Amino acid sequence: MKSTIKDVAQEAGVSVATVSLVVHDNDRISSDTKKKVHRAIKLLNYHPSRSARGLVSKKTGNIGFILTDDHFLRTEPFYTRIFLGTEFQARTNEYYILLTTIASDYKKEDPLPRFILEQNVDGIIIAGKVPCDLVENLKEYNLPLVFVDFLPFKGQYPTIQIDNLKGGYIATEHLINYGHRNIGFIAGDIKHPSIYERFQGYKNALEEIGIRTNDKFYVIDEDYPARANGYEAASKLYKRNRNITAIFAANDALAIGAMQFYKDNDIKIPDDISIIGFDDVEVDLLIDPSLSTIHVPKIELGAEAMQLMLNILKNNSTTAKKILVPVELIVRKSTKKI
Amino acid sequence: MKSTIKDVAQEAGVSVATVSLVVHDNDRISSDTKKKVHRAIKLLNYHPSRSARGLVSKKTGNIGFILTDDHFLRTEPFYTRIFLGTEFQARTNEYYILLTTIASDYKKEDPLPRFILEQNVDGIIIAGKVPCDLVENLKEYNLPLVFVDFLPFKGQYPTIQIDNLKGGYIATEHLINYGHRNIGFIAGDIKHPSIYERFQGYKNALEEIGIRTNDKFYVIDEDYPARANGYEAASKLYKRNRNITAIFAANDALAIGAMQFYKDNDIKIPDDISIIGFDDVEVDLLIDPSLSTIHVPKIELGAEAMQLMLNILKNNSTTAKKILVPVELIVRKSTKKI
DNA sequence: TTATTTTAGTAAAACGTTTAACCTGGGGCC
DNA sequence: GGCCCCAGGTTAAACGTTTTACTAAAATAA
Repeated sequence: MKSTIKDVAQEAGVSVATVSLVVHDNDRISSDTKKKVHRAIKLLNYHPSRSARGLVSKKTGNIGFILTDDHFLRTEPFYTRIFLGTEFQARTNEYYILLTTIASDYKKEDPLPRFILEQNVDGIIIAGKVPCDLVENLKEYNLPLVFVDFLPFKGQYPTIQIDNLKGGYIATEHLINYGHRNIGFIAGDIKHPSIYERFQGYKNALEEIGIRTNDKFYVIDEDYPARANGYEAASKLYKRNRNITAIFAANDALAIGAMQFYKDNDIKIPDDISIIGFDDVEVDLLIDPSLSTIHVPKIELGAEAMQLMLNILKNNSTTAKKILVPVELIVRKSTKKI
Repeated sequence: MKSTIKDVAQEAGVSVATVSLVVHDNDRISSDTKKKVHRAIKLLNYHPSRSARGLVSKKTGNIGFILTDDHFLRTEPFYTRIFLGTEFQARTNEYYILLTTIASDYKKEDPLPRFILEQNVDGIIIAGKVPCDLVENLKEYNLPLVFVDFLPFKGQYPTIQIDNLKGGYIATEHLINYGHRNIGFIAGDIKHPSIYERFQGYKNALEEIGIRTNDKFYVIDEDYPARANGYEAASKLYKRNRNITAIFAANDALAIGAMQFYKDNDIKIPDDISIIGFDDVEVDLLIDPSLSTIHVPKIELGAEAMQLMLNILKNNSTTAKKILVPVELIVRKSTKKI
């Protein structure tokens, strides 16, 4: 059944060392011998044992994937799709992904994920915002780290990020092009770097045409970027400012919540108010009217992260590369010219 | 940094064998010695190496999770949620999940997932319908298998399943209770066992009140359970039969597609036609009107599967247990009394 | 007291690889 | 012919555990 390197060696009439060298395509072995060995490998359906390999080479062939539990449980498949991309890219490169979550209030004294303690990963991909303490604790294991959709404030790390600034800009620009001038902005945690960048993009676009905004135009103190908060934010904004004709929501969930508020208050979308989101999660097409948004290529984001990890692993380089993946304006039915 | 069993042995002044026995809480070791060793373990932050362990014990601490690639890429987070449940349950029991997909047209001669060939898993959880050939090929590795939301036609296997029959029944019953008598049914692949059971539940409920259905009442030859097919199915059904006042769709995606068809043809939901889905995927609340459906506890489904796997692994039992998880009627706005 | 059993622990082999160091038998060069 | 080199391997140690068989000391029985 399960054949070992010894069986192969015997079958091919060579030493186990030779088999190992053949498996790693070492050029010290003649092509004749290689052929012989390969035949034996095929015949016996030999596959090297991960454990044995890992034990001696210190390489596990696993990559850890960490995100906080609230990101993990989010109903919109955002980080899940990133994970999918990572997993796919890993698989085609003969790696496995070990996924785990950590508490979103992870503290210095909390234990690290088990796969780190057990030396069971060759590198770690971190998706979304995670507590600094985690990154701190990770340091002493000096495993290669790659961040996706987040970059810790201190320290230099390779990262794959959404072009949030551009996204915020083109979302706002789209509204401007549609004739809107009183454009509101709603967000959850503005301290989240990605969200802050989207906000900057929004401000940049407006300033470019000479509009200065103030807090009558935005609600950025919602504590969570979910639908209920979008509803609440829209409500607050409505009380503060009745002149707004368009809303840029920092993500789709907020946008959808806001839409619900307008529906409940008989404000027509997009006739009375235009609304644009950010992320392009799977559901945007389903809601009525369908939501204009900024498309984020989530699977690619994950795949890129894994690719970056592979490069680091291969070259042993630790360049703190920052890769920005482009976003795209998707115009649907929730925005309208005035 | 990374301390080994030797370091611990030295620190505690015992042999490595003793440390190993302490780690496994063997009662041949006195509690005094255990204390000493535990102190050393804490002090050195010792965690046994997975690889070394796996090499000798033949246990990897990994569980494989297999699904077909089209299930994996489905936009509704159905199997993803099942995976989440599995992963969570695995983690709290010190296991890792290795996820992989296979082609939905997997053939006998195709290679098995790498983690099987490399002996890198202790058991396998299979989610959703997979080709028989895969199951056949898996046999010779005789790893424990657990199926979720599917059971191969031949062979006896432990499985966690949705109570589809009951679900189909209560969905239909709900429509009957609302006064409907001409109730349609639409489905994708009726050969999928789960779908077939839902269909049976539908028929049972109707027969119980003396209604015999015929193919003027259902479209069950759509090849895929996606929204576009729901649209198409509703269209076909509309052409065949104008008396229908309610539809039971075999899953939510089909239901949503059907709703789109009715909207496009100015048929009001739920005034002109009631519609109920199955699965309760995350988006059901967002669509307008919100979709009545049968709730399937997806995370629990995955967690149960892992739990079953853990029991099998612990007891070395291979009882082909079948666990049915209950479903629940969720009444929202898409169904109405007539 | 001596023989036997029990307790508490240890020594060492084994698991399946990788890899550094070591061989060996020609061929080329002077 | 003697020497060195090189191509093409092989030997054996090492990786960090688990586990079987063994042992020394203590407890018990005769």
